[in-house]
Parts: sequence; C-alpha cells; structure tokens
Amino acid sequence: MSQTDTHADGLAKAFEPETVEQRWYAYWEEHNVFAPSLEEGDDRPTYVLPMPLPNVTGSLHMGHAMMCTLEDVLTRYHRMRGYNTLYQPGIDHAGIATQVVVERQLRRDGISRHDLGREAFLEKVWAWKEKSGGRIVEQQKVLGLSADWSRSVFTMDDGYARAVREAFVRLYEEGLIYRAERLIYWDCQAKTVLSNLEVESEEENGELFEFAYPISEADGGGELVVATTRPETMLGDTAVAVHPDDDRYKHLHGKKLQHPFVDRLVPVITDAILVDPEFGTGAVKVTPAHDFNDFETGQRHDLPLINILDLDGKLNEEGGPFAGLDRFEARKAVKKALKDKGLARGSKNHRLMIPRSDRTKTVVEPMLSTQWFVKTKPLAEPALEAVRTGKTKIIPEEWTKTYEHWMTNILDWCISRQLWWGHRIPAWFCSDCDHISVINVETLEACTKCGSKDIKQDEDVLDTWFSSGLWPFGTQGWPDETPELKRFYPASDLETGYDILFFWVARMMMMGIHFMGEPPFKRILLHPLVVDETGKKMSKVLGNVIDPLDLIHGADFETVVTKAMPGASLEEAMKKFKKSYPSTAKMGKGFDAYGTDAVRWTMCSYSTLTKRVPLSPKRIESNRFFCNKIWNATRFALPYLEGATVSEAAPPATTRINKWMLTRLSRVCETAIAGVDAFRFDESTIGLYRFFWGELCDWYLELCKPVFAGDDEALKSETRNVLAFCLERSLRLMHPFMPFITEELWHRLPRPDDSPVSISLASYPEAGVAPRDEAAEQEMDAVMAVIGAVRTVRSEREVHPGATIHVVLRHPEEATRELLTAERMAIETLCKTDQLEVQPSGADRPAGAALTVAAGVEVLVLLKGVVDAEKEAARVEREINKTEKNIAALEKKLSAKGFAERAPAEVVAETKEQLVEMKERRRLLDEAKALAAELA
RNA sequence: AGGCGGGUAGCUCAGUGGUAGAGCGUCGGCCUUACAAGCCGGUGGUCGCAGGUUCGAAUCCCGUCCCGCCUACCA
Repeated sequence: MSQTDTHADGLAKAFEPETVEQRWYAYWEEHNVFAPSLEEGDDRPTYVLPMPLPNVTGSLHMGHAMMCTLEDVLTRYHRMRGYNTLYQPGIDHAGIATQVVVERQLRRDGISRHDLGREAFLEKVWAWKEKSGGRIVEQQKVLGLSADWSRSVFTMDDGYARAVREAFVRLYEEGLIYRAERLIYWDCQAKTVLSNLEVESEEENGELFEFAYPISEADGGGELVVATTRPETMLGDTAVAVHPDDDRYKHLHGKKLQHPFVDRLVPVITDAILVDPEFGTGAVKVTPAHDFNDFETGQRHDLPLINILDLDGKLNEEGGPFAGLDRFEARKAVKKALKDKGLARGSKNHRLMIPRSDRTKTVVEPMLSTQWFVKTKPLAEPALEAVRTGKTKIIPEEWTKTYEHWMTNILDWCISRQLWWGHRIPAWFCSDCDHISVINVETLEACTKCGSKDIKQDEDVLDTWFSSGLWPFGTQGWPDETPELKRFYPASDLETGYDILFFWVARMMMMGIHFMGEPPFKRILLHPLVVDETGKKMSKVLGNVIDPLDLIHGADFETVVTKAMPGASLEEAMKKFKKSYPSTAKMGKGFDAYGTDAVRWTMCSYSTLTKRVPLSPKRIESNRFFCNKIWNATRFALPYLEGATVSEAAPPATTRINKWMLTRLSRVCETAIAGVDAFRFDESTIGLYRFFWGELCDWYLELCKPVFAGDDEALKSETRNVLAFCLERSLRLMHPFMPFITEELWHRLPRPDDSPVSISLASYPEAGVAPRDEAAEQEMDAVMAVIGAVRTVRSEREVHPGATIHVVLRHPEEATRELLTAERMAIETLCKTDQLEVQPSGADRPAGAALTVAAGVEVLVLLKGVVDAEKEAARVEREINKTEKNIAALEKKLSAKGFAERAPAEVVAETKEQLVEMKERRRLLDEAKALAAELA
C-alpha cells in the first residue's frame, strides 16, 4: 500500500536549486541519517570511508568538489545498499601551511613568532583555528556530504595526539625510529627540514660558472678549472674530482689545490661515479655538506664535511670573508672575488632543476643536520605485499606500478620538523646521563633512566603526514580497543587524488599494517586532477581557478575572475579566464546558479580512467538542464499519480509498453550498480541519463499521454502504478549522485507506506527490482524504429508538426502486423497520423507515397501534394548508397578467406542474416525509387 | 634519463577482437497545455603514422612521431 497523496502544489515551473537545496541538509542532520550504528545486534556489513582530511587552512576548491562528490556517492550508495556506513570526517592541523599563514599575519603587525615565544605563538594559532579554521566544513555541507560530523576529528585533538605519541614511542622502541645526522633538505624561510616529498624541482634558467683552482706550489703550480651552478658552495669544497680515465687530468691525481679564500688545501680525487668527463670541464668541485651526490662522494673518499650555512640561509663563519652574507648575495660576491683574483674563467647559460619547498616556494638547501627518521624498508615490505597479494586493490590498476616503484625504492623518512605548530616529539634529553626518554606522556618530570629532573623535551614537532598516516585507526580511539576501532577498522575504501598517493596513502598502508596487523582499506580509489577546460592546472598565475561555490550559487564573471586572479586588472583577468574556459564565451554575464546536484552529477560524469579532468562550465550547465528535466517530468506526472500504489514489489504490468518500461528500469539498475562498484561513475551517470531522459521522458511519458487522456480505466490504473514506480525508483537510483533534488521530489511522489524519513535511507534498486521481458523489449525496439522512420519522413518532407498524415505499414508476417496493430495508439500519437493502416506486403503502392524501411517494415507515408519529387529521389538515393555500402562490406566479410571456416558459427550466421536483411531493404528501396519517380 | 598515461566526430571524452558511440556544438523544422533549460529530424570520424598477428584490429604485438604527468638527475 502507499501514501496516495501527491504534492504537486508549489512545484515551481522550473527547477530552482537554491530553494530546494537549502532545506534538506538541516533535515538530514535533524534526522541523524548520516550516523552509523554501533549497536551490538546490528550485523549489517560495514562500509567505512575515511575522508582525506582537508587542511585547517583550506577552503573548498574544485579538487575538493570532485573528491567529496565521489566519496559521498560511494557513501550514500553503500548506505542505500544496506551497509552500516561511516564517512569519517576530520581536519588536519597542517603544520607548515598553518604556521606560514599565522606568521604572515603576525608579520603584518611587524612581529615574528620569536618575539612572541612558543607558547604565546601557539595560542595565536589556536585562536586563528577557532576563528577561521574549518570554514571548509560549512562548504562541504553545501556539497551535501553525508559524513557523520559528530565523529569529526581534528588531528591536534587530545585523543588523536595520544595516538600519535603512541605510534612514535612504539616505533622508537622497535628500532624503527632513529635519530641521526644526515644530509637533508632545508627550507631557509620556514627554517625547517623537509622530507624529499615536500620538495618540488622545476627547470629554471641558471648559469654554469667556471673558475680555476690554483694547484699548490708544492705540487708544481698551475690550475684546474671547475664548473658550477652554485659558486658560493666552493667555500665548503673539500675535494675536486676528476674521472680516473681522463687523460687531461692524469698528472694531477692526488695533487693538492689551494683554496682561494680560506686556508685549506683541497685534494684532487678520482671518482668514476660522480664525474662525467663530457660535462663542463670534466673536473667537479666536491661539497659534501651541501649536495647529495657530493655527500656520497665524500663518504666514498672519507672527505671532511664543512657546513657553510646558517639555518636562515646566511653564510656562517666557515664562509671566511663572506660570512654573514645571504646565500644569494654570497653567490655574487664569490663570483666577483674570483674575478678580482683572476680566477674566473667565464660562464654560459644553463637550464637546471631548482629544488623548491612546496609550501614556501623558496629554494631549499641540502644541509647536514641531526633529525628523527623512520626506517621505512621494514614497513614498506608488508605494504607492498598487501597490494601484490590483492588484499588491497588499487583502482585504476595502472597506479599499482607507481606504488610498487616508490615503495621499492623508498628512502628513510625524515619526520622531525623545526616548527612550533604540530605534535611535539615525545622525547626528552637528560643532561645528566644523556639518555633519551621516549614515552607517551604530554609532559615528563624526570629522566626515565636516571631519574634526573634536568631533562629537556625535543623542541621539534612531527611531520604532519606522520600524524595523518594514522588516520584510519587514530580516529577510532586507538591505542585503546574501542568498539569503534573494532567495527570501523579496517576501512573499506580510501578515495583520494593520486597526487597524495605517496604522501598519505602509502604511509597509511605502512602504519596501518604495522600497528593493526592488516591493511587499512580493501580498495584504494584514485581520481583525476581537475584542470581548466584547456587542460592546464588551475593556478592564480594563469587566472583559471574556479570556486565551486560560484558554480553552485552563481556569480557574474567579474566576481569570478577577480577571485581567480587577484591583483590583476579586470580586463587581463577576464581575458585569461575566457581563454582557459572557451565554453564560457556564450554564457552571458556569468555562471547561473547551477546548484550542487548539477555540479555533483558533472563531477561523476568524467571517466576516472584519465589523469586529468578538464572542467567544462558548459557541461555543468547542461546537467542543470537535466535536473530541470527530472523536475518537470515529475511535475508532469504528479497530477496523474493520484491514487497510485507504490510498494517494494514492482506493480503488475500487462501491456507491452509497461513491460518494456519495467525491463528498461531493471537494466539501468544493473548499469548504475556496476558503474559504482567498478569506480566508474561515468558509466552509471551516462546510463541513468539516457534511461531517464532518452527512455522514460522521450518515450514512456509521451506514450502515457494518450493513456491518461483515454477512458480505459484498467489501463490507466496499471500505467499510473508503473509510472509512479519507475519515477520513485529513478529518484533512488540517482540519489547518491544528486541528493537534493531527488530528496525533494521523492517526498512529493507516492512511495511505499513504510518508507524511511529520507530517500537516502531507502534501498538502492537492483536488477531484480522489476521483471524483465526481452520480447517486449525487442518488439518495442521495432515499434520505435517505425515511429522514427515516419518522423524522419515528416521532417525531411517538411510536413508541419501540427499536420496529420496517412501512414501505411506493411509486413509479410502476421505476428509483426499484430504487433503494429496492437501498438497503433503509440504509433498514431507519436507520428501524428489521422489514418493508420497495417497490411500484408505485396499490394500495389498508393500513388504519391514516400517509402522507407524500418525494422523490416515497409513504411509508406502518403504525402499527396506536399512531396517534392526531386528531394524524395535524393533521399532514396542516399539510402540506397548507404545500404549498398553495407551490403558490400558484409559480402566482403563473408567471402573473405577463412571467415566461414574460422569465425565462430554464431558470428557467421549473424552476418548472413544481416546480409539478407540488407538485401531486402535494398529491394524495397528500389521500389521507393520507382515511387519517387512516379511523383515527378 | 627512466616510468606511466594519452592521441577516436568541430570540442570534451566513452568504447580491450565481430560492419564506430555519447554530451556539447552545428544545420533544418516546431512555442505539440511537463520542460524553448524543451521537442522532432539531419549533418559529421580512412579511430596519430607505419608495420605485424588474426578469417576479422580503434581494440593485441613491434616500431615511430607528438602531448601530458610522475620519479631521478650533470656538477
């Protein structure tokens, strides 16, 4: 049984996303539809999706929109499929990013964090976090995310902090965390070490500068010319290397060079690994403390390491006369000094890779420093194994290779950072016994070894990715064995952009397996990068950044481009923007309010197989039209649905059209489900789009019209129920993709009596939703083909759409004639005929008729007076050409050597059948040609 | 340098062995009382190039040319 009242009242003539979307989020929260259950007796399978935690500094961008949409689709879909579902939200404290933001604010007031001191500075950061942090959550709600916000975790929460310390302590005790002096990347602006992942290298213009090292007098004098891109590092040189086989320098092996600026003799060494005799002068200055290759060379030759830089990038006392200069000043000064000494030997332009901090964008310096490291090899092994054995699947699969490659060549991970904002390293140094106490407490009173109170905690904090690496279990109460941990670990899927595969996903895999004994998720789903319409990355420089909220709420282009390119002139910004999004050329003054549903649907309609998604505003617009279509289809149907019965079972259907409709519904369920399960939402959305628009609206609704206008009450009742059922199930099918409009319309449609409070708690329709009738499907295909043929003739003959025509259909088989007769109401309505005759083949053709063929049926359209003989002849000629081409292709295929013998029997049979059909068609077209000639 | 991915209709992209598809665009006709944000119809591709395997290749293999991304790196 069902609710019989429908609610067409107040349904606006067009879909207005603003008014619809506003009311439902609060409704969902009020009815708590997003929360999973922890009840003992609840034995539904769980579906857990950890949200890739946005930075506390973040605000919603197109990448989030894509990611959040895909994840919410997964979440809503599984919830509807009967899973106990948790979409775990949270926010990352984002160490460097946040500290940089707050420091920038302080600088505006003329103070540095050091002026404030650590404690006061952290208070400022917390204050900032309370005020401006987490704005993104509100924006995520606009997107409709069905996350359980009551479980949201901030990575600096006490409980999470405890988990972070615990992980550190355990790894330390297991010998997997160690402290050592290593060559690391140093960010001179943020004054912290960076892991190699946080460094981005890009090719830039530079110069290759050559200068001469004088050979010491004791070794006979003369000079050796070296080439360098960083002349200032020569102050830290402890050798010059040449290739052992290089004849030019053989006489210099083992000789000493006099350093021009400091009192140091530098040996000439031979090294076949470092030196490429073809490059530069074939002689390489070696600076082991400031270059990774030189460092290794130094290890091989036991060279001293001389650190010449302070932490802020200025030269230290080792810089001799250049001490105190900034590194870039020093470069100029060293070059000048070399020139003055007559040692400069010229320079040439040179393209080279410059490593920069991905946060501060400053050039990073390789530097020698004592830091904390994670020994990664033992952690990487099982993480590799999990993917190799398929315990965790990476989708799309092609990323598996990338993952393997990285995991196999993984370097130890530097996890300490010289920042203030973050998880303080739980290590205390004892001044009395030198012991390092590593223990999971917030504050420690005394050394755990000797009891001395003279201890000092490590000043550094942990890499943000260390804490986020614990996300799948750190959010569930670990290290305690909570009910949440038991139920929600491991997670089901991890969905994210491929750009953080190493940063985050790989680390979660390592940590999850290590601490929990099994991989943190069953599937890793990686989506593409959202780029502009021409394929370029979104950036402020290019002025092609689009705020997803502007697409949802609407915005004029002036607003949009001002945001996209702050500081640029309006004209310039507009020009760049329009170039980046050609489809906006015809969009008037700005983006309309397309609404969340249209944006979400669009995000889902791109293939996840590619690496980049070129965002097309036009596409979003057309998907809003689709929303409008859904809206109006429902608005049209509602008045006819009074008294309809909708239940969990499909309504009985006796007519071919209704059977056909239910069959198509069943098929689209399969398509939608297969798409989501395979992480191919594009296939789901395309299938649903075609079903709803191309079949339900274009055909079924049109076919319902004569039924509802007629007086066959039994037929009306059956049709009403089928229509109501198909609409209600369509909304459910589309709900994960477009939650708002489906919820709105669902509440207005007849639906089962025991329906839940929200469509998001209704079950997701599956293939068994309705019986399939393949005969009905095939027969309707034929009927639709016939209708299409008549319409084509009408259109090409320029028959006014309002005019009625006389149609004769002929077929040799009784069964087909019965079919056409039975569906005459459909044909008459959709072809606008005033006279429809179904006849056996063979009779004489009426004069003045156009003849065409569809599904083997001769279709005669009587067009006395309106027919242009020439046009008709041309049309027939075109058809004949096409048919003959087909016949030729089929005959060629059939007669090809080996086809009959080697091809599967059914393919041969099918081809023969097609040929027979084509030949019959050809024969009828000849008659059509004769008819056309009669007209003349 | 290595790895990965891509080159299919004017544009953006689906399509992993059986005579090429969608959306948008374009062209023609319609304000047919759900929707002009709409309806009906048409147009449009030798699937980057060259070989090979196969009865049959957009699809599998080899080569080649472009484009993109990632990793590493010449001082």
